[in-house]
Amino acid sequence: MPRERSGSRGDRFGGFRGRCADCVLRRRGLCRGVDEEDAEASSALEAAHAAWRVYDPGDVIYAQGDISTHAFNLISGWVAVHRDMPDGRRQITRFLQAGALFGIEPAGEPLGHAATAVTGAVVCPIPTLKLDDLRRRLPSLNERFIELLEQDYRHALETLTTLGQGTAKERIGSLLRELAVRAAGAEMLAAGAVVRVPLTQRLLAEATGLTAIHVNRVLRQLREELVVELRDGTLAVNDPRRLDALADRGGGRVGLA
Amino acid sequence: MPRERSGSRGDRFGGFRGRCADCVLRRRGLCRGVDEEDAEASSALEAAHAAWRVYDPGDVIYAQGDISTHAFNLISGWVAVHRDMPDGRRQITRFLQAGALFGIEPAGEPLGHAATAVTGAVVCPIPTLKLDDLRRRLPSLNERFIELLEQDYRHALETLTTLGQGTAKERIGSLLRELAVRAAGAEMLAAGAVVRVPLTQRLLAEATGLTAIHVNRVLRQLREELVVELRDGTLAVNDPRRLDALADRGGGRVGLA
DNA sequence: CGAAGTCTTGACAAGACTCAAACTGGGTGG
DNA sequence: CCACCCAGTTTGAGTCTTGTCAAGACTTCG
Repeated sequence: MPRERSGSRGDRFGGFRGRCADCVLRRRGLCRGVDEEDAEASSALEAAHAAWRVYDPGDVIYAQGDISTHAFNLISGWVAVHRDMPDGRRQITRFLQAGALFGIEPAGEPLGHAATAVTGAVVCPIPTLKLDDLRRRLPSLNERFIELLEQDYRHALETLTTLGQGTAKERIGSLLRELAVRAAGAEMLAAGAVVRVPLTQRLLAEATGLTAIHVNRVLRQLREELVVELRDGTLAVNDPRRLDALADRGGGRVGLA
Repeated sequence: MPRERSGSRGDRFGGFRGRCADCVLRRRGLCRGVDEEDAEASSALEAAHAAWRVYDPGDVIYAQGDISTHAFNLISGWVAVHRDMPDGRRQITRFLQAGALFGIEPAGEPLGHAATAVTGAVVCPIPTLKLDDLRRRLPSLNERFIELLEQDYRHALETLTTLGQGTAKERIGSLLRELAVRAAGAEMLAAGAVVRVPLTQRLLAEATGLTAIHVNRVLRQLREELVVELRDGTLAVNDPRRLDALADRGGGRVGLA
């Protein structure tokens, strides 16, 4: 169950109460890059942000089939986006971290996916209808919105390719590399890095389309080969080069070499 | 190699030359639902459509890593959207048919995917920069653009789930059902249908993440079980119910039964 | 006619899943 | 303090799905 906290921790952000000042003032998530060409609309954007919602690990933020009423900026914590099948199988399509915008689908439609808090998480909801209205009045917000959609789409195609073509080792390698890059940056990673990855092997399995048992075996193999080591929610990248090789999905031009 | 045909078949559409009148006048693809609240912008939309390009089977429409310069409305024929890996593996993410808009990524960025004609195909290119400009001037075009992006994203998540969680039979069943529904409509399909599916087993394999040999085995099984029969580019759906069961990915609410 | 691509089948190998069991660490209640 | 339970992790043995290799039939096209 989410708890609303209009400003219970809001003091950190200057004492705004009843609004999520964080993603607006600091231009996080959806609001990043949104300029102020229209002061009236811009303050309407700020006003559209509703009170925070705080979730515990395992809490459902929205379920598949719910009618879309809000989009969400993720303020802190990890969230899993997933699709559930009638027989209980589940595919996690992405792990989100602070700054992500999620829950975007046409207003009034039943959602084709769900979102669940993996760790404790704080999100800032924005009513879909207000968001659509603001997009039409704030061109820079509209562009930012489209940019995020395009990024989501591209990420989905990359993940899809890894699931379709990759071996178990490649799937896990790709996922771990993505998480490490997001946490440490590509440059830091190249020198090796230790990052926090608060995911159980079960979650890794649901994200890679494998069983938790097989994930365990592959992780052991990667550990024995001194590529990466995942223990107690901490990922240590011992051999970035070989991790890159595992995760190589051919981002750029390919096949003409 | 594409051949430009400004109007070589254009007579069918009233003799417009040098422009793709079809998707504009008939409101196909991107242009569907775009109203005429702004006559000047609307005619600019029409003018932005460039000459058709005509492709033969196997022609590359754009390659992975190309810089995005155009988006495309698909006028006729089948097109495969795919991602290529450095070692030659390839994942087809979607088969497109008439009315699809494709090639959408941020202008000036290297594309993260490729598009190849599966059959002979006719496409109508729209320069990305003009499209972006028009989006800002034609609100209804902007909404249509976002709607198409959201549909693409949702489709990618569904495919991703099928690849991650489905057995070989379910993957192939899902794909064939999707193609049958698109060609015949869900109602027609419920009564059984025979539709054109001009795909080789190799292409089905690249779309489902299986080998062509295994696709062959599964198709034989589906034929022997009288579910579907695929021969000579024609798909006959003998048992729509069982095909539905194979393809059930749980679009709506799930898990609370 | 030969060449190339597709479809089909069989035999075998490898990868991934299932089942079963033991081990770990952290909580909970007696 | 200890016994117990729980979720997560680890390992082994066996099975099933899928991939690999090899070969033949068929069609199309030059």
